[in-house]
Amino acid sequence: MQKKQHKTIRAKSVEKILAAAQGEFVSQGYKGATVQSIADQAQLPKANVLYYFKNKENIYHAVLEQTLNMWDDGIGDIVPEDGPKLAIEKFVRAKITMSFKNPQASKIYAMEIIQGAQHLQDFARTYQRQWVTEKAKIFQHWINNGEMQCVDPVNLIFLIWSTTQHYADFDNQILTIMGNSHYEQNDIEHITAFLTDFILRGCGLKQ
Amino acid sequence: MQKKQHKTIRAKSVEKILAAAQGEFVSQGYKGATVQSIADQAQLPKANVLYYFKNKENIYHAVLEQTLNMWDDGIGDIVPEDGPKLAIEKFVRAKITMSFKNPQASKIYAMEIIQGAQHLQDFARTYQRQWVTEKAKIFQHWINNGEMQCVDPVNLIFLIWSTTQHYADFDNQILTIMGNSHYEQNDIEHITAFLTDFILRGCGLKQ
DNA sequence: GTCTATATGCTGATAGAC
DNA sequence: GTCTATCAGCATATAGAC
Repeated sequence: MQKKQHKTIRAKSVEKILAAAQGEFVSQGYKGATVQSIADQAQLPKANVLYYFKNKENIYHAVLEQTLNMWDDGIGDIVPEDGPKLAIEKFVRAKITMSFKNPQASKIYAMEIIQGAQHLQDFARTYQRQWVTEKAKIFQHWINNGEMQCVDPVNLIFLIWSTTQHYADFDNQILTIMGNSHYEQNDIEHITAFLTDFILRGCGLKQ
Repeated sequence: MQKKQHKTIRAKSVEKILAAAQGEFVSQGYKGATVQSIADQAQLPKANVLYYFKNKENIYHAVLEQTLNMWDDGIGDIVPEDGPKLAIEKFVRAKITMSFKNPQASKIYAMEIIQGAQHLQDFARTYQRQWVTEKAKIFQHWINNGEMQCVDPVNLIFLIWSTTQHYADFDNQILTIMGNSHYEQNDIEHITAFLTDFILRGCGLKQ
């Protein structure tokens, strides 16, 4: 009974800390982020934060792990049975949804890669490499069958990643240019339609 | 005579410091970068670095300014006379060239935007907004004339930015997936061909 | 212009009372 | 589990000799 209550306190605190840490690491960078600031935003004493995570690096690792899990869950799947058109539509939509749902996670991941993936485990890289290889094979199969235009599958995957993530990672720039303070549901649908349309046409799957 | 020599010493030192600082700010972030490390990489005593720039923030501002100037020079131009096909080809090629020539600059800029453009002056944002508005008008004109597919011009510009910069900013990820340690001339040409091809087809300007 | 030595302030982390 | 007080280390920046 008592043990269970302690667990929920812990779970709640951990959740608050991770949410605060995500924002802090994005805006200040790893070194610039302070435990004090994370604690303030989580509305907990600094000592409690260090009680739960022991040190700053552990907090960052937890944030990163959370981000990778989200990437994994939200990535959508590309399966041969769908055929190229449906598969690409699903994939683009899944990536966009993920980007707009949690732009912070996308940013954390982007900064980690840009800075040289110093905190990323080898298995994360290996996993991604295998994922791309596997999905590229499916695209190649569709190309060989004449179901879609002959475009390099690996670069196609990169193009979908870059275009969809861009709206999360560079939201500041994009919103400034669009003259808005935040994305409306309207914007999201318009962007989804634009990207789906453009990419399908690029793959020779439309008009 | 003496004054001129002092100038060249200064110019050389400043150049070395900025080159070193660019790498340091990318890999360590603004806060994580240390003046000592910048000095070491520039092969100058720390005190000299602070003699030339007074403080760390000034170094960062100089790096940022250098980056913005490069962006401005290398951005290529989109002019009505070229017509959509040539204009897009030129623009994509210019952006890719810039990305592969100085990926560090692209990364610095990307991190600055991702983190909320805290160090960026207002004029930089205004300038970009005007640039996009102006170029979007040219695209719109071509669309109205039936010279290209009806695609949203602003999002088209975002798509070209994101896809071309991606190879510089995420080079770590991409090279890991491709199984290389660095880009070969071959890779660059292949990527250029892929992107030009795909984007032209997306705009209804090919096949 | 160059370089050494140092002051100052901040941050991560811990000790220990409650 | 919670929280206060504090230590140790590091980085910026400056002072001042050469």
